Amino acid sequence: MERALIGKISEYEDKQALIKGRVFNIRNLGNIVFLIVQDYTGTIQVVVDKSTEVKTGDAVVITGLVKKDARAKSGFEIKGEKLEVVSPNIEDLPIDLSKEDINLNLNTLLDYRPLSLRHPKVQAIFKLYDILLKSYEKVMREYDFTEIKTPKILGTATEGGANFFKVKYFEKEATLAQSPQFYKQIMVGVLERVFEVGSVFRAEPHFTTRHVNEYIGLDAEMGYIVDFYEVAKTLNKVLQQVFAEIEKEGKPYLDLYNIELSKVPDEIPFIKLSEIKKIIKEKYGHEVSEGTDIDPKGEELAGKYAKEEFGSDFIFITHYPWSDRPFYTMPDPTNPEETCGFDLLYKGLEIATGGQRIHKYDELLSSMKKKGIKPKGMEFYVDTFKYAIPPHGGWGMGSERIIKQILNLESIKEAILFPRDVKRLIP
RNA sequence: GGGCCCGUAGCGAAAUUGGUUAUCGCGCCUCCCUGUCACGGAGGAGACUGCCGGUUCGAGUCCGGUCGAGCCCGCCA
Repeated sequence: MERALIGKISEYEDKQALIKGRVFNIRNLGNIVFLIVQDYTGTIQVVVDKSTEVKTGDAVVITGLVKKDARAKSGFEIKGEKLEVVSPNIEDLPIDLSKEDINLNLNTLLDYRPLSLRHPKVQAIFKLYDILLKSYEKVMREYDFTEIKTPKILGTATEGGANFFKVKYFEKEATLAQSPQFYKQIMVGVLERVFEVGSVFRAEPHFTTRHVNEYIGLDAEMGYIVDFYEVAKTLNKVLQQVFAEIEKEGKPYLDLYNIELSKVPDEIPFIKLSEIKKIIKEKYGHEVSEGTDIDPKGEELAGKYAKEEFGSDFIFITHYPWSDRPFYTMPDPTNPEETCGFDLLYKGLEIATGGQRIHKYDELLSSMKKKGIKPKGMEFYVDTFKYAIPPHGGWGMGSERIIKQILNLESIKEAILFPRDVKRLIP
């Protein structure tokens, strides 16, 4: 008999079906025993004889008659006739997966990752993540971006600073990519519009609920732009469609978390950094020092302001100080202390950074000089600008941060299968 | 890198100002229960309270060290 998927069990009403899956829970009422069996499409209740030998966690193959039954939660149940344990659980599970909520400390959740991932609510995170990646790639192509994959083992750091990992590379020393920045800019000179979904490595020893040392960046870069607003507005449209796809396909997973998905407005509001700083000081009494980015508390308040003032979970903060941004950032021609760029906040957390880049060779060189960056080792990048790179810009977006914010997860690490942080290299 | 908290059965937690046999829930084992769905009921096993040292008649509780974990700041996506 062919395998019947639990998610499509209604198609087998009043017929024999063969299901394969894991025993999620057992409810033994004496003369009647209910098994909750889980496969990758869902769960189903199976009624079995009290003499059946089976334990929670066993991988089983069951055949039986599928009946419509209002007494079962999904409306269907299987009268189990034959049950084979194809792979038994040889040890009691160290964590309890049979309850609606998994309720573990983060440390336990991650230490037992191979098992905690089996819980439906944990799985839901990664089903949504799958939808996010799929729709991002789909929507970007609709906007004529070409998907590229750039190297992650690099000869030079892309973002400056000291926050890159060093690795041995034969006789040389290499660094792990902090971003695809150089390569996507180079590719603007080739394909005009490119995007990448790829690993980003950051060697910062951070201890927060929103940082990890390896994450998946959703990058994009586009040529012949008029200004950075064109980039931001493209990102706005992309997100709107991505969220529409998540709404459409992710309903069952969002429901597990009782989440009403945020609406991405047609026009996410823009506000200058200097302005939002004034507002959060006057409105919420939170002061941030001059000439720098707002702190996490300030971001939270900026998110609150966006919600109260514009009814939006999203807000673009623009014109960050040039001193805070990387050397390739385009300074504002009307005020070179500020930059032509933005951060995108979602529910008070930065999920993307973007803006216009410097595209003229000599401006790039002088910018590097001002930042004290030597072109040595990055000639392949710098020299490209001798050969007419069009005005361009793009963004980098944190995919896991989006999922964290959608589901209101406590930590970004919950949105990563096997997260890497300062202390965690295993599993 | 700076700061703040926390380590108690497999898991999640409790334990008055230091005081007798370390408590509860889940899970596990045994038994009862034909409609449960966080099933229910009865009973049981399971902890040298992270580790080392100190103070004290007495330490899960106080002190020092050590190992482990979490969070905040910085930095960023």
